Amino acid sequence: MTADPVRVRFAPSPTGMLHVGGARTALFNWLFARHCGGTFILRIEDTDRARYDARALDDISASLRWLGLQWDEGYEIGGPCGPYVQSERTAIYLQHAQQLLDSGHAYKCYCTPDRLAAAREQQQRDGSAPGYDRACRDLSPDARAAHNAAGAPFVIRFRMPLTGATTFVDAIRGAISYPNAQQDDFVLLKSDGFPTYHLANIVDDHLMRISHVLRGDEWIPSTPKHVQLYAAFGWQPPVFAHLPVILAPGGGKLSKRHGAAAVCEYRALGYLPDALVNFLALLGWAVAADNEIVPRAQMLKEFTLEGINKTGAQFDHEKLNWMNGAYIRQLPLAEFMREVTPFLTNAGVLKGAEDPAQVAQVLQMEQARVHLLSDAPAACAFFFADTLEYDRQAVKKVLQREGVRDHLLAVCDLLAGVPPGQFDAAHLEARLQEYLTRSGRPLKNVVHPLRVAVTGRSASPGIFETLVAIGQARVVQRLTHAAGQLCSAP
RNA sequence: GGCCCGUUCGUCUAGUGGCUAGGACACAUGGUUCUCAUCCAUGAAGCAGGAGUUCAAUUCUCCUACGGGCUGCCA
Repeated sequence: MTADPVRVRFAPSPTGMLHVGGARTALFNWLFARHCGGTFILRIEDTDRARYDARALDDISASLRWLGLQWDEGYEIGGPCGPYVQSERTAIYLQHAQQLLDSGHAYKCYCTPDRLAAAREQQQRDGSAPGYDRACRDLSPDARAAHNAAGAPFVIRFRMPLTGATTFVDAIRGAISYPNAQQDDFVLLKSDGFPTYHLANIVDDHLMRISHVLRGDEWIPSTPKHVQLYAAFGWQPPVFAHLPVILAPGGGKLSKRHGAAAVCEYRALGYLPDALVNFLALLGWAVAADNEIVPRAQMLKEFTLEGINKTGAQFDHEKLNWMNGAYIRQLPLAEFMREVTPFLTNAGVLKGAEDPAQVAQVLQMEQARVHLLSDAPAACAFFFADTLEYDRQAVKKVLQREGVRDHLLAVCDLLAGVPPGQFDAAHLEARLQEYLTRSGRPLKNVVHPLRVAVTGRSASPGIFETLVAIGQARVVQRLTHAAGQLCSAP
C-alpha cells in the first residue's frame, strides 16, 4: 500500500471563479505530489448541470497556471486515465451504478422531488431527524415492475447499512467514526442520468488510481458514505486528509464582503503569485524557520501531511500585503519593471513616450515602497505628470509660510544653473549644501518646501534622487509655478 | 434538533508530562546625520473554563463553553 505511487488530484466544480480556499487545496495537493515525486491531476467535476459555468472553467485553469501549480495529468492536457471531465464519463458512472444495482448495494427510488420536499418539511416540523424515509428501499418486485412499466423517472440510491458504524483514519485528525444509522440512503445517480458527487468521485478516484485525497474538511461527514461505497465495490480506499478551512477576518465564511475572494481578483490587485502561494501555504501549515518568506523549493522539500493543522485559519490581509511587499522587494529591477508596467500603463501614468532610463530610475526608488503592484500608479504619477496635483494639507503646512517663497526662488535659480551634465544626486546635494551654508539655514527648512513644490506631497523618495528623476526642466518649471502661486496667495 | 470536527499572544503559528511557552504579521518606542517607505533594535501581548490522571500538566482523559461543518436528485 505504501509502495503505491503517490497520485493526488484537485477536483473543482466549475460553478464560479477559483477562490483562495480552493487554491489552497490545490496548493497542498501540488506540494504533496511534488514532495513525494508523485503525480498531480486536475479533474473537473461538472456533474451539476444547473450550476455549470463555462467561464469558471477557464478561470480555474488560468488561475492555477498563474499560481504556478502546473498539473501533470488532467483537464486540457489529458493523460492515461482520461477523460478528466466528468460530464464526458457518464457511461462509466452508469455502468458502475448498474453494478451496484446488480449486487444489491443500490436500488431504484421513484419518489418525486415534491414528495421528498414535503417529507422534509414534515420532519422539520416534528423536530425529527431529517433524511430520506427509505420508502423505496424495500419495494416489492411487483411494485418495481409497475413503476418501470409506467416509465416512472427514478434515481438510484445507495443501500446504507442500518446498524454498526463506519470508521476511517484521517491522516491529519486520526480515527473518525460515524454511526451508520445516521447516514442516508444517498443518491448515486440523478434522474437526469448524471451521477452525484459521491458516485463520480469514488469511481474516478479509483479508476485514476488516486492514492491520497486531500480536500476541504467540509467533506468529513461525507467520508463514511465514500468508505461504504469503496467497500460495496470491493475497492481499497485512498488515504484521506481533510484540510482545515480558511476563514474570513474575524471568523466566518470568506466572501466578497471581506475584500477579494477569487484568485483572479488578487492577480488584478497586483499580488505576486509567489507571495500568494507562500501566504496560502502558511495557512494551516508551518515551516521550521524563523523567517516566513519561504522559497517554493524549500516548501516542497519540507511539506508533509503530518505538518498540516487541524484548526481553521483566518485570512489576514495585512500579513498578505506585507508578504507581497517583501516579494516585490526581492525582485530584480528588470522583473519588477515588467510586472508593474501594465499597472502604470492601464492607469495612464505611463503613456509610452517616457525615457526608459527615467522610468527605471523611478521604479527603482518605488520598488521598496509599494506593497501591491496596484499601489504603483499613485506612487509614481507625480514623476511623469504634466500638471501636478498638490496635497492641500502639505501646501498649507509646508509652503504657505514666511520666507518659503524666497527660498524656493533661490533654489530654483540654483537648480536652473546646474549644467545638464551635472544634474545628478551628488552634484545637487553639494550645490544645495553650499546654499545652506551661505544662507545659514538647516537642511530641513529647504528640503521640505522643495519636496512639496516639486512632488505635490509631503512624502517621497530621497529628495535629490527625486529631483534627478523628475528632470531639470520639469523641476524648474514646477518651482517657478509653485513660487508664483505663493506670490498671489495671501 | 441530531451527528462530526476543532480551541496556544488581536491574527498566522512552533512547542514539550517539568522551558523565562519560541517565531512572524499588526501595534508601540528608538535608531538609520531630509520626509515617507525599507532596514535594524527594543517592548507589550497567549496555552477557553472546570474536574480528573500524575510528584508534576499548556501537553493525557472527561465535562462545559465557544467556533465550524454536514444533515439536497449541490459540490
